[in-house]
Amino acid sequence: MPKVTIATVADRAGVSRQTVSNVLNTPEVVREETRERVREAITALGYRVSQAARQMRTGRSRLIAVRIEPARDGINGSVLDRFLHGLTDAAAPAGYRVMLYTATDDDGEIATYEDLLTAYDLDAFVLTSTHHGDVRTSWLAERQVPFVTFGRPWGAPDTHSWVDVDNAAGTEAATRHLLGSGHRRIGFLGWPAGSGVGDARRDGWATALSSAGLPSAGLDRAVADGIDPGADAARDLLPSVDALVCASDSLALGALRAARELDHRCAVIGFDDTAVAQAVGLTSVSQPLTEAAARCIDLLAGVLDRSAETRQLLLQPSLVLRQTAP
Amino acid sequence: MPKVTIATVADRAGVSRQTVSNVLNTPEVVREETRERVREAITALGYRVSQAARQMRTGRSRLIAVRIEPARDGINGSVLDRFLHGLTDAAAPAGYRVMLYTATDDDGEIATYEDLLTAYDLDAFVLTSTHHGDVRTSWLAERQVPFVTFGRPWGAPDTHSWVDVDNAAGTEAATRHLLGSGHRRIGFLGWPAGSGVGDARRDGWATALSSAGLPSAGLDRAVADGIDPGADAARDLLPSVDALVCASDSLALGALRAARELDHRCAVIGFDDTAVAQAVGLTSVSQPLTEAAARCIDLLAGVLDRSAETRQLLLQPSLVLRQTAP
DNA sequence: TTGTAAGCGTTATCAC
DNA sequence: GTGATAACGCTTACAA
Repeated sequence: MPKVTIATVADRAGVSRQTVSNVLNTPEVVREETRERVREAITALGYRVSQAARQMRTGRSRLIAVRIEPARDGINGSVLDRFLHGLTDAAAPAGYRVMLYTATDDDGEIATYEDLLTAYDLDAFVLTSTHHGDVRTSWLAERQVPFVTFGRPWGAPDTHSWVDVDNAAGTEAATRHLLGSGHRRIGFLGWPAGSGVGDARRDGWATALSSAGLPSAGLDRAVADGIDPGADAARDLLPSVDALVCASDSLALGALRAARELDHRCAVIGFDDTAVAQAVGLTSVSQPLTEAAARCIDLLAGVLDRSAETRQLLLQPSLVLRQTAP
Repeated sequence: MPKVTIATVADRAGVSRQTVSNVLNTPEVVREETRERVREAITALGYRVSQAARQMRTGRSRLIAVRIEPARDGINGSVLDRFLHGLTDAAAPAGYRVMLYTATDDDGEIATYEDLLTAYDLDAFVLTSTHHGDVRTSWLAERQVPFVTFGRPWGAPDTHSWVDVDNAAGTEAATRHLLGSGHRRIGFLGWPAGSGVGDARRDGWATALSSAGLPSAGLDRAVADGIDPGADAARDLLPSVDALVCASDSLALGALRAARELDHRCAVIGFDDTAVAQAVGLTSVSQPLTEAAARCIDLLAGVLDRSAETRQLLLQPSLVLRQTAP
């Protein structure tokens, strides 16, 4: 079949090419009757605008880029997967498509920005895994490239739009749940201080304990993420606790293993509600990833229109109850 | 900074725009000395071709589309994630970028093809989750849209390029491993007949048994994928077996649970080497996903150049040994 | 309200 | 081997 362009549509509707373009971009400027005629021609011919041609004129590609990370320890990798799906889903109705890229570190990622921006005219970026001293955000901000982050700007000023999950609220809810079940000696397994996410998760636990009038001192351990480190730390902690809140499902899994080995009854709650949690019946804090992705697109739309100012959104996680802490 | 186009480069190198274009696209036609001069100008100015402009002329976007599926039961979802990462990684050096889309069924996916093809001029598609009576491949083939599938064309003729993992070889290796460990009553937990992948996995198990002179009749069960169905089927099968090969990690997980409940010692091997397998120490058959992704890009490059004919690649999975079948 | 004309950056064709 | 010219499909002044 021959290519359908704006000219084909114009012919069929008996108007000029310009009028068709107006119907597409500024419909309010075209008389209703003409507009309808053009719209009919568009659907009848199955016309679709050529992004390339439009992009040449406008400099906008209607493309959003996201980095796809390697499935790290494998357990938490699925978090990004769900986020990506949500992002792609939410972007489509807004007229945007999602493009992937990979990078091994922040500098490599910035090099990719340059290519993506100059060669493909990317409209915006969605950054994940924000961290302290993140050079990516400042690079993008300096060049006035639109972006939002999933994860707040740890330590840096709130000058851009971001969406994040209230990590502290998640562990706080988990701890309260354990308190409600009668547990009084509740420990925490987390990561070394310094990672914003990890610190927030620890804070939530400490807050819940202190508002229940219970001490938290000495009841937490900081280790690298992973099942084995989790098991080691749990073994150390188990004699003094009867419940554990963990900063990740990996750590929680380690805790479960240690508890089984020591034959010590201990409630355990993980974080991220990954497939593993579902598989082994681990109670876990679940992040609203689809919602987060949709909000990222919302904020991005605001940034791209320059209509809205920068905004920050903190979403609430929920507790998914399973056997390890029913 | 002002926009750098081939005109800027041409000025700087003291040649015409066309010569710059020649250096980019058909370097062998340009005299070495001129070529070098142009190349220097390109790097000095940090010039990059505008994909949009190139695309307008050539009709090719250097974009490849892949569908991102929702994390189904959550356990096997990470398979696609790893594949996607590999695909993005392999596409970049070949000069291609990966675009995502979602779809709820085959028809919806075809509607998306239309949009992606006409609006974005997509160069090719990578299809995953091929199945019997797949309408997507015929739709694309009819319109001569380049594509490769990760998964062979079940039931359909081999008219396009595809990459697949030898599922039968995976379960056969798993079964042989169990035979080598002295097991003689080896059962199989799989899906109802009809899914190509599922049937192949069952075949591998049956083949290994029969070539060891052992009967397989009555030692398999077909259920829906999932932990609970797996546990139910395993409970039924356990009295007659001391080892189980499973079509998925989910089923294997169910089998493990059933074995524990019945306090029946039973070796278990899963399929896909998902995060869960790693977490619970489940021996599992691992698909070479990164390799598969890279081969998909290779084949696609051939299809896009029209240089190579269609080819089919069957990759070998490997067995990852863990506690459940050491 | 509608039409005309120019130009976005590239590559293909064809002279030189 | 190199350079001029046209064309890809669209949008944005500006003119009618």
